[in-house]
Amino acid sequence: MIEKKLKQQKQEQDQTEEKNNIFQVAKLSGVSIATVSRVMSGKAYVSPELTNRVKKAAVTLDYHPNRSASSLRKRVSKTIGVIISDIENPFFTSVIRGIETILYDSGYSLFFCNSDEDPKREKTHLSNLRAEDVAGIIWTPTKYNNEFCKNLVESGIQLVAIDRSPGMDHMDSVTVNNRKGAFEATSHLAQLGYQRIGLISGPKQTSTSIERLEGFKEAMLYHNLVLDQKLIIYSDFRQTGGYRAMQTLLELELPPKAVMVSNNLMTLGALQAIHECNLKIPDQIAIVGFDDMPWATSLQPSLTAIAQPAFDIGTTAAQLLLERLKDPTRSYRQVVLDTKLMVRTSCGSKKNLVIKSIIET
Amino acid sequence: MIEKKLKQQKQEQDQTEEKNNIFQVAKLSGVSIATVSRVMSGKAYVSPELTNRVKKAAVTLDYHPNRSASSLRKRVSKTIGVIISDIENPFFTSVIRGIETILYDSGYSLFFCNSDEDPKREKTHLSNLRAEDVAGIIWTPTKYNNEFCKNLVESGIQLVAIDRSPGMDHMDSVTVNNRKGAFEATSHLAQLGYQRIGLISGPKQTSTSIERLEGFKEAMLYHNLVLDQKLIIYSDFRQTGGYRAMQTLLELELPPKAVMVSNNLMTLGALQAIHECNLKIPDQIAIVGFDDMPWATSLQPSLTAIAQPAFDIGTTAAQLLLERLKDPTRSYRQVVLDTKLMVRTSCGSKKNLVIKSIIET
DNA sequence: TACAAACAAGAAAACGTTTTCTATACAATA
DNA sequence: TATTGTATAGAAAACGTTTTCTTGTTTGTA
Repeated sequence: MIEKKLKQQKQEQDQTEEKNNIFQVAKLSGVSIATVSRVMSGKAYVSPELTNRVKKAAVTLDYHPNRSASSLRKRVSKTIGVIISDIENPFFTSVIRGIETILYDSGYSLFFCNSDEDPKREKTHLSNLRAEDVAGIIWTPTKYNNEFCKNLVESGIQLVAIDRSPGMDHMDSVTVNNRKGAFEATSHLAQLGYQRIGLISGPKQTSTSIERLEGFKEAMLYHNLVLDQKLIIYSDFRQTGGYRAMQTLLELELPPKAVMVSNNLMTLGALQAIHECNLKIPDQIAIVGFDDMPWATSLQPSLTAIAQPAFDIGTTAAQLLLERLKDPTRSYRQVVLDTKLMVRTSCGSKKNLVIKSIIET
Repeated sequence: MIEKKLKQQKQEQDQTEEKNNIFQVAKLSGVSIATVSRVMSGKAYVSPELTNRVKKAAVTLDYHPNRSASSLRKRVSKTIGVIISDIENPFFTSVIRGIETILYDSGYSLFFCNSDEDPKREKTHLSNLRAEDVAGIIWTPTKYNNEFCKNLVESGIQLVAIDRSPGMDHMDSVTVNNRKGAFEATSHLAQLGYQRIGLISGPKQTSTSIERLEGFKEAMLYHNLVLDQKLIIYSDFRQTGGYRAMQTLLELELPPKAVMVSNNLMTLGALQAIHECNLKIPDQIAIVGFDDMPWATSLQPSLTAIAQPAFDIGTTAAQLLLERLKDPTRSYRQVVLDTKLMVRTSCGSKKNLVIKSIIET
């Protein structure tokens, strides 16, 4: 008997402290849940009087519509997924900041994933995001993963590829003119009079890496310089990789007089190797990096580098995605942003070099 | 005619590629949806045979349970929110990586927000995350925001504060022993014989900044060094701030012989200012940074710095949160991690300094 | 042999929304 | 007056899960 009473009491308590859902609001304001929903979303005919009552009740109860239920019913959530291949790379960090800025303004939340350049991890993340019912995904493809992302596209999720070309036309993408950037960096060295120019390249499969390599080769050709395969080292876009690559270059019987490094982290490694050999920059070796970084100006000498519009890549990608969500039939766009050569002191000046070459010869 | 056929074909395709939900799997494997659910979650009696059939069907259809539906039914979402004050700071980047690593392993998704050190933005993010029904939140508090986060705690969301003390006991937190770190860094300089030691400090209100300042002062006292208020500059934890602060120090009639910089970005700025004045490190000025960074070893000379276990802060915070989600009644923990002095060459060696001081006097 | 305990699996309810369907009332038009 | 249209709002269905309830079927034990 007492037990029964207790149970009843408990139930009543549950009722009062029950999470404030749409029923509570409906009850308090004396309307149906449909009306509450209509008031909350604000896109249907509801009389001013009821609107008022509902709004008041919602405030009183501190009611916030459950997003899971909403997503489930609407079959789309106000969230977008972002898959970044290396969160510790400042380049991607700026990209994320760009994305976040735009999404924040338009009321979207951001699911963040780090793929660590691992296609398996990437796939898991993509699956999760799909299960999460995200409205769209912005990602850096680790590989030409055609079948899988074709699948995704067909499942109705909008994708925007950033930084790397996904290797398919029917997708929005935001990339950088890597070829042109690499061409400019290499030309800069050539114009300063350097002839034996080395390249620390990224992985052979990654599109950014390939394009930068092409730009390098084109520039060498354009300036009538010898393309010595020994001076091209393929590495992994990571600091230790750049370190080892530079060591390899410096151990050659005829090491390069200048070197272009294909991304920011490898540049750090390369610098480390140069310093360990006690070589003077730019007198003994000139260096130009791909991807400008906050620390570039803090180096001694400051680093000449190709600046990528990382923040803009992020904002552009986010905007592209939002546009597509508004109009899914829109034709696909491949946006290519320009790089900018930031000339500082790590390559020396022409005058410098002329003197140097006189001494050398 | 052909058009009609195409349309029909399309419809058929739609039918086949229809979102694979639990019913599809049930149908294909010839069991009830309950059984499918049981197999997927793996925590109920299902015969090996049916288990097999279901698993096979799930793989065939590439079935992934809908997270919204699951969250709705289970009344708990498998997501946690992360609010970072400055995504472009590599320190926080490592923290995020730590968090992501743990969450990935336990199947949680991560809502990412960037507060940009703006309390208003922070509040908006916190509200959004609550509306999003996240299971918990990991954040870097921008200010002692007591009333609001008290509110949040009461609404049942689990909070873990990182990097900075939130100024309240009833909350899990992961911070770093800033005082000890600053003490060690300063002591390092003192032990090398430096006497006029400057400090580029962070904002006066931030807890990390305050603690590092305290550590600095304690070390000065401990080593019987004069604490000259002119040598303490308060700045903003940003690169340009560090740059200006260092300029201010160098313009003094009696500039410091060594300086400790209270965070990584300001260190970059300080280095820039030093290079612009053509001062030799460490001969003319020694520098020790708070927060070790990838570029520290690439500098010439390499930077001596206090390393913070950024990655560990992330993993610890995530683990703390997961534990609390499992057992919400657990008592609150304040974890304080240790820093580590990474001695490189930017402060010189004792021998060096002795010689230098002989020459100077 | 009887009966409880454990195993197995389907039916159905529940989670909190959004939206379609339906039913009013009332004004405007023919 | 009859009819159409529109504003308003409730009832009910639907979204895709998880879990309780229910019903059998084995297995083990007294």
